[in-house]
Amino acid sequence: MKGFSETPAGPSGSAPSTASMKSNIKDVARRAEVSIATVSRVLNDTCPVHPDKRMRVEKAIQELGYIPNPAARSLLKRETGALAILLPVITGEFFSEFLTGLDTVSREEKYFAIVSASHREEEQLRLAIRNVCRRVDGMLVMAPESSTAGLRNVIPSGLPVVYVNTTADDQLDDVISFDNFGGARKLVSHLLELGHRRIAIINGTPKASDAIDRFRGYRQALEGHGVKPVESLEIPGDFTQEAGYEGARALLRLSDRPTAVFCVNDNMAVGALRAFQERGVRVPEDIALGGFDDIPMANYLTPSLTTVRVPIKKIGHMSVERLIQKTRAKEALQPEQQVLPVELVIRGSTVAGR
Amino acid sequence: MKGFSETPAGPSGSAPSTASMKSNIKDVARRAEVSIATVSRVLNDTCPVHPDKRMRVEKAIQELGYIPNPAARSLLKRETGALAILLPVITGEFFSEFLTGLDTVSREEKYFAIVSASHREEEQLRLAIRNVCRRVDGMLVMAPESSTAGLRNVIPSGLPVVYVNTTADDQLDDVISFDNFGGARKLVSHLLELGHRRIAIINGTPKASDAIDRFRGYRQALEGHGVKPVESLEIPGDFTQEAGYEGARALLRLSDRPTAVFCVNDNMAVGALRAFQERGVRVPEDIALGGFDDIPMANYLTPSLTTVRVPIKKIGHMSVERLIQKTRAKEALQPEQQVLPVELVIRGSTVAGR
DNA sequence: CCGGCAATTGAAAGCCTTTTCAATCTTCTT
DNA sequence: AAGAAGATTGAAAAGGCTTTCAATTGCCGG
Repeated sequence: MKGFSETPAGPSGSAPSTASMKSNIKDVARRAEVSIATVSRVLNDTCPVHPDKRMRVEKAIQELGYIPNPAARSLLKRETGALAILLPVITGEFFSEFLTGLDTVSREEKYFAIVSASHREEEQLRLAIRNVCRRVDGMLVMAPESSTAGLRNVIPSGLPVVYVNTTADDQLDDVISFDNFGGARKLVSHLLELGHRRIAIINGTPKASDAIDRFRGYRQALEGHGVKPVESLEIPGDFTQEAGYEGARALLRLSDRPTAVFCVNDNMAVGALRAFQERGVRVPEDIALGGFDDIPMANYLTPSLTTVRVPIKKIGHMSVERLIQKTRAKEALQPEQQVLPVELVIRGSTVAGR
Repeated sequence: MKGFSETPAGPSGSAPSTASMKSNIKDVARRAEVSIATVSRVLNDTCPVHPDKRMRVEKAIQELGYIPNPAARSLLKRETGALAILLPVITGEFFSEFLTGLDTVSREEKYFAIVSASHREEEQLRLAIRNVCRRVDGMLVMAPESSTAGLRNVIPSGLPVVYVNTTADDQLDDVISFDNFGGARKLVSHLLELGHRRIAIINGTPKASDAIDRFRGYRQALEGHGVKPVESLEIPGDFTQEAGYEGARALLRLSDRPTAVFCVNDNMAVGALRAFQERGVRVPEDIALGGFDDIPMANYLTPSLTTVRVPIKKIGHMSVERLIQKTRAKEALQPEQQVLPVELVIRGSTVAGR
């Protein structure tokens, strides 16, 4: 009825066949025959607007396919509606689960997530922070190889940050992590209680605090049972399946093989398991195997993997939630440090028949 | 020399102990005793600037911890430096690998990635597009349940888009996908060649084009070997492990069990495998099992999973690369549709001892 | 010693919104 | 019926940056 012709011209046209991207608030105002202020008011529902004009404005918006320019809006309001998610790595189920937890919440709360990974090196992370900090209202930083105090001077003052799995030197930041030390101790104690005495460890990257804490847990469990640590059983690694594979092969070459191996994360345990299976080493009969994280795959391996369950999806969830809370708060919140408990999950890789 | 009063205090300052976030180009100009235009020129290296002034400006930037406001910049330049990545789901290794491929490239090319998932429903996707389109210079859309033409009216004209795994009704868009039909046909043919005749399928969500194509491939393979499809062997699913698990259990309840099952993705095969193992059904002796995607886990299952390898990381890689190319191009590029080949990977879940 | 060119520079005009601020129009009170 | 409170409205400033545009400076050949 209204008329036939396209978006731009034509008597008061219908909905645009293609969103036009080009129209701005002025175009809308002109078309609705009101001032831009009124359009803005309709858009943001800030003041009462005469129903008549409101309708005209809404119609014009519709017809032009107008979408406000977020850049202009942020410039004025000093907020971007986005959050940065800075991760050391993005590959693998651990991070996938973490992101899953994140995404749900941020979507619900109407924030966009700028996700960026490959920040293992602190220098890279600093760069990423610099590059992204002005684009977001808050940052979620997972930096197991850095410390909160060390990063402090790159964080613009006043920008809300929540750290995940990052070393906290003091009480000045929000940090959410989980009990790496205790989890490792539990797992290694479990191995010890099964009678294992030669227990190897395949470690994470040297500077990663989670790896360090898990290593400490390993050492302490040994000590607690009066077992001397043996350096040749402490294999370096880097959290990847390949490292687990290589580490396991190195262990198999030892004249005096371990009877159990603790991989500092599940990913490496997967690699180790493959190495064992390739060599015909039975798990758990010949060598028991433990991991850390309880990624979904752990339960599907054969044998299924004894590991330490980390509520990683929940951590993703909690950390954005906290971040958004900080972001929306009028004034700075008291920082909180949380260490979530972890749970030993005993499966077939340490106890046959589970 | 200059004076004392500035932001962080302290005699003409060293690097700020904390980035200040507040300073703008005017502050820098004032401190360097030049005009803001000059500061801008130093920042962007657009015109020659006297070395003296350049140094003063750099010093001021340093001292103030100044970082340009991207909102102001985008407002003017009409570009945001960000790309949107819209996915149906973010959970699982398939997407994790895809994102891994993405992330590397976008980082290298200095683009930020706004990642958003949970857009299975087309309505949700449309909303997401509307919300994000003005914030980015291009969009990567993976929408197996939508078609490019159907989405066209939400995409602002001129905004570069690359679709992944999305139905292309015509040749007007850039679409990258892979050979779902052929892959499924190959896999099912493989089963047929092994002598299987009762081959079940656990399907994906009904509207998902990838699931539909794989189903077609399944049907055609059967036909090609003169096998009549049996409806009771066609189980609905939704790509999740749970669906695979339930689907497999349903199949086991059948009086006339299939001798092989094709799960439309690996994730469901993982669930199916668990169901089989719980029931003491041997794979592949009692039932052979095939998947699709070749997620990393597939190779670690026991038995390892026969599946169709999709170069998903590479697709992530390629698709952003193409997107960035489109984004940087002065004028619209000729749209390209690519269908990448897939590869049958035969493992132990169909052939014992592999 | 002068016109002219190149190198530098700053003022000012936008980019697109939101948000005072003040003005206009209604409606209600007394 | 007059004054006041309240509802609507538009003009204009502001937000931080890039980019003309024109002006200034320093230098050349002549």
